[in-house]
Amino acid sequence: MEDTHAAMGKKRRNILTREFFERDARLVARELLGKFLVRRHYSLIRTNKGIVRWGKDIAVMITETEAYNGPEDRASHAHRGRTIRNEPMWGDAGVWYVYLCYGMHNMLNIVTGPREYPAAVLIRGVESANGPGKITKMLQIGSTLNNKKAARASGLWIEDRGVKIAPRAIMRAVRIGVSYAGPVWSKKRYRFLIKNTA
DNA sequence: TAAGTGATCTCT
DNA sequence: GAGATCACTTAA
Repeated sequence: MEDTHAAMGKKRRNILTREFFERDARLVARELLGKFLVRRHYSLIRTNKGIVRWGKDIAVMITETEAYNGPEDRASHAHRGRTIRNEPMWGDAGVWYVYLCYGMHNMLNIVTGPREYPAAVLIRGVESANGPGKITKMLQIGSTLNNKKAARASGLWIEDRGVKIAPRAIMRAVRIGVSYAGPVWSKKRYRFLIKNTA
Protein backbone atom coordinates (compact mmCIF):
# COMPACT_ATOMS: atom_id res chain seq x y z
CA MET A 1 0.00 0.00 0.00
CA GLU A 2 1.57 3.20 -1.14
CA ASP A 3 0.55 6.81 -1.27
CA THR A 4 2.43 9.94 -2.14
CA HIS A 5 3.19 12.80 0.15
CA ALA A 6 0.95 15.01 -1.96
CA ALA A 7 -1.97 12.62 -1.90
CA MET A 8 -1.87 12.31 1.88
CA GLY A 9 -1.17 15.96 2.47
CA LYS A 10 -4.77 17.08 2.59
CA LYS A 11 -6.01 14.27 4.79
CA ARG A 12 -5.94 14.62 8.53
CA ARG A 13 -3.38 12.31 10.02
CA ASN A 14 -3.87 10.64 13.33
CA ILE A 15 -0.30 9.98 14.38
CA LEU A 16 0.07 8.14 17.67
CA THR A 17 1.97 10.18 20.24
CA ARG A 18 3.70 9.59 23.53
CA GLU A 19 0.44 9.35 25.48
CA PHE A 20 -0.58 6.28 23.52
CA PHE A 21 2.69 4.52 24.26
CA GLU A 22 3.06 5.66 27.84
CA ARG A 23 0.99 2.74 29.13
CA ASP A 24 1.41 -0.94 29.96
CA ALA A 25 3.39 -2.67 27.18
CA ARG A 26 0.83 -5.48 26.98
CA LEU A 27 -2.01 -3.03 26.40
CA VAL A 28 -0.01 -1.11 23.81
CA ALA A 29 0.94 -4.35 22.06
CA ARG A 30 -2.71 -5.31 21.79
CA GLU A 31 -3.89 -1.91 20.63
CA LEU A 32 -1.17 -1.62 17.99
CA LEU A 33 -2.92 -4.35 16.00
CA GLY A 34 -4.70 -2.66 13.08
CA LYS A 35 -2.61 0.50 13.36
CA PHE A 36 -0.39 1.53 10.45
CA LEU A 37 3.36 1.66 10.44
CA VAL A 38 4.35 4.44 8.06
CA ARG A 39 7.81 4.84 6.54
CA ARG A 40 8.79 7.91 4.56
CA HIS A 41 11.59 7.86 2.04
CA TYR A 42 12.83 10.98 0.36
CA SER A 43 14.24 11.26 -3.11
CA LEU A 44 15.28 14.15 -5.30
CA ILE A 45 13.19 14.64 -8.43
CA ARG A 46 13.38 17.08 -11.31
CA THR A 47 10.34 19.28 -11.96
CA ASN A 48 9.77 22.45 -13.95
CA LYS A 49 10.53 24.29 -10.71
CA GLY A 50 13.91 22.63 -10.47
CA ILE A 51 15.12 19.85 -8.20
CA VAL A 52 12.80 19.21 -5.25
CA ARG A 53 12.82 16.76 -2.39
CA TRP A 54 9.89 14.40 -2.67
CA GLY A 55 8.64 12.20 0.13
CA LYS A 56 6.94 8.89 -0.53
CA ASP A 57 5.19 7.02 2.23
CA ILE A 58 4.81 3.29 2.59
CA ALA A 59 2.09 2.32 5.07
CA VAL A 60 1.54 -1.21 6.31
CA MET A 61 -0.96 -2.48 8.86
CA ILE A 62 0.47 -4.05 12.00
CA THR A 63 -0.76 -7.61 12.51
CA GLU A 64 1.53 -9.08 15.16
CA THR A 65 3.32 -7.69 18.22
CA GLU A 66 5.11 -8.84 21.34
CA ALA A 67 5.39 -7.10 24.71
CA TYR A 68 8.57 -6.98 26.78
CA ASN A 69 7.58 -5.69 30.12
CA GLY A 70 9.76 -4.49 32.96
CA PRO A 71 13.06 -5.44 34.61
CA GLU A 72 11.68 -8.75 35.90
CA ASP A 73 10.80 -10.03 32.44
CA ARG A 74 13.53 -12.57 31.85
CA ALA A 75 12.91 -12.50 28.08
CA SER A 76 13.62 -8.78 27.95
CA HIS A 77 16.98 -7.21 27.24
CA ALA A 78 16.32 -5.06 30.30
CA HIS A 79 16.39 -8.02 32.67
CA ARG A 80 20.16 -7.84 33.07
CA GLY A 81 20.08 -4.16 33.82
CA ARG A 82 20.77 -0.99 31.94
CA THR A 83 23.34 -1.25 29.15
CA ILE A 84 24.37 0.87 26.20
CA ARG A 85 22.26 -1.22 23.87
CA ASN A 86 19.03 -1.28 25.86
CA GLU A 87 19.27 2.32 27.07
CA PRO A 88 16.27 3.47 24.98
CA MET A 89 14.00 1.07 26.89
CA TRP A 90 14.45 3.18 30.04
CA GLY A 91 13.66 6.41 28.25
CA ASP A 92 10.55 8.14 26.98
CA ALA A 93 7.67 6.17 25.52
CA GLY A 94 7.05 6.55 21.81
CA VAL A 95 10.74 6.21 20.91
CA TRP A 96 12.13 3.52 18.60
CA TYR A 97 14.41 0.84 19.98
CA VAL A 98 16.24 -0.81 17.07
CA TYR A 99 18.96 -3.39 17.52
CA LEU A 100 20.76 -5.98 15.43
CA CYS A 101 20.03 -9.63 16.09
CA TYR A 102 21.94 -12.67 14.79
CA GLY A 103 24.31 -10.35 13.01
CA MET A 104 21.90 -9.51 10.21
CA HIS A 105 18.39 -8.67 11.32
CA ASN A 106 17.29 -5.34 12.73
CA MET A 107 14.48 -5.65 15.28
CA LEU A 108 12.01 -2.78 15.51
CA ASN A 109 10.54 -1.97 18.93
CA ILE A 110 8.62 0.97 20.29
CA VAL A 111 9.34 2.01 23.88
CA THR A 112 6.34 1.95 26.24
CA GLY A 113 5.47 2.89 29.81
CA PRO A 114 6.86 5.63 32.06
CA ARG A 115 10.45 6.80 32.09
CA GLU A 116 12.85 4.60 34.07
CA TYR A 117 10.57 1.60 33.59
CA PRO A 118 12.14 -0.56 30.85
CA ALA A 119 9.49 -1.87 28.49
CA ALA A 120 8.88 -2.06 24.75
CA VAL A 121 6.76 -3.68 22.07
CA LEU A 122 8.38 -5.62 19.25
CA ILE A 123 6.66 -5.18 15.90
CA ARG A 124 6.73 -8.74 14.67
CA GLY A 125 4.36 -8.78 11.72
CA VAL A 126 2.63 -6.46 9.26
CA GLU A 127 0.09 -7.22 6.53
CA SER A 128 2.71 -7.74 3.82
CA ALA A 129 5.54 -9.26 5.85
CA ASN A 130 5.65 -11.73 8.70
CA GLY A 131 8.78 -11.78 10.81
CA PRO A 132 10.50 -8.85 12.48
CA GLY A 133 13.61 -9.13 10.33
CA LYS A 134 11.64 -8.97 7.10
CA ILE A 135 9.76 -5.83 8.14
CA THR A 136 12.92 -3.84 8.78
CA LYS A 137 14.48 -5.08 5.56
CA MET A 138 11.42 -4.16 3.52
CA LEU A 139 11.10 -0.68 5.05
CA GLN A 140 14.85 -0.09 5.26
CA ILE A 141 14.87 0.37 9.00
CA GLY A 142 18.25 0.28 10.68
CA SER A 143 20.19 1.54 13.65
CA THR A 144 19.94 5.16 12.49
CA LEU A 145 16.37 5.13 13.81
CA ASN A 146 17.41 3.80 17.21
CA ASN A 147 16.46 6.16 20.04
CA LYS A 148 14.55 8.46 17.64
CA LYS A 149 10.98 9.53 18.29
CA ALA A 150 8.21 7.88 16.32
CA ALA A 151 7.16 11.00 14.45
CA ARG A 152 7.23 12.52 11.00
CA ALA A 153 10.61 14.08 11.69
CA SER A 154 12.28 10.69 12.04
CA GLY A 155 10.65 9.30 8.90
CA LEU A 156 8.99 6.44 10.76
CA TRP A 157 5.80 6.69 12.76
CA ILE A 158 2.51 4.92 13.56
CA GLU A 159 -0.96 6.11 12.53
CA ASP A 160 -4.49 5.21 13.51
CA ARG A 161 -6.37 5.01 10.22
CA GLY A 162 -9.66 4.03 11.78
CA VAL A 163 -9.35 0.27 11.40
CA LYS A 164 -11.04 -1.48 14.29
CA ILE A 165 -10.02 -5.01 15.21
CA ALA A 166 -12.77 -6.98 16.95
CA PRO A 167 -11.63 -8.45 20.28
CA ARG A 168 -12.48 -11.96 19.13
CA ALA A 169 -10.25 -11.51 16.08
CA ILE A 170 -7.27 -11.02 18.40
CA MET A 171 -5.23 -14.02 19.47
CA ARG A 172 -2.76 -14.25 22.33
CA ALA A 173 0.21 -16.61 22.28
CA VAL A 174 3.58 -17.21 23.85
CA ARG A 175 6.49 -15.17 22.56
CA ILE A 176 8.84 -16.52 19.91
CA GLY A 177 12.47 -17.38 20.50
CA VAL A 178 12.59 -16.77 24.23
CA SER A 179 12.93 -20.31 25.60
CA TYR A 180 15.99 -19.16 27.53
CA ALA A 181 13.74 -17.03 29.74
CA GLY A 182 12.79 -19.87 32.09
CA PRO A 183 9.53 -21.71 32.77
CA VAL A 184 7.56 -18.68 33.91
CA TRP A 185 8.57 -15.88 31.55
CA SER A 186 8.95 -17.95 28.39
CA LYS A 187 5.32 -19.03 28.78
CA LYS A 188 3.78 -15.59 29.28
CA ARG A 189 1.30 -14.94 26.52
CA TYR A 190 2.67 -11.56 25.58
CA ARG A 191 2.35 -12.08 21.84
CA PHE A 192 -0.67 -10.60 20.10
CA LEU A 193 -1.81 -11.26 16.56
CA ILE A 194 -4.80 -10.79 14.31
CA LYS A 195 -6.37 -14.12 13.32
CA ASN A 196 -6.26 -15.15 9.67
CA THR A 197 -3.22 -13.08 8.82
CA ALA A 198 0.19 -14.46 8.05
C1' DT B 1 18.17 -28.92 10.84
C1' DA B 2 21.81 -25.92 10.53
C1' DA B 3 24.48 -22.19 8.57
C1' DG B 4 25.10 -17.46 8.21
C1' DT B 5 26.41 -13.10 10.60
C1' DG B 6 28.27 -9.39 13.74
C1' DA B 7 27.15 -6.35 17.75
C1' DT B 8 26.87 -6.87 22.56
C1' DC B 9 27.75 -8.76 26.98
C1' DT B 10 30.42 -11.36 30.50
C1' DC B 11 34.42 -12.99 32.11
C1' DT B 12 39.34 -12.95 32.18
C1' DG C 1 40.70 -9.31 24.43
C1' DA C 2 38.27 -13.92 24.06
C1' DG C 3 34.26 -16.58 23.94
C1' DA C 4 29.27 -17.10 24.20
C1' DT C 5 24.98 -15.49 23.10
C1' DC C 6 21.28 -13.85 20.38
C1' DA C 7 13.38 -11.06 20.61
C1' DC C 8 15.93 -14.44 12.91
C1' DT C 9 15.71 -16.11 8.02
C1' DT C 10 16.56 -19.18 4.46
C1' DA C 11 17.71 -23.15 2.13
C1' DA C 12 17.80 -28.05 2.33
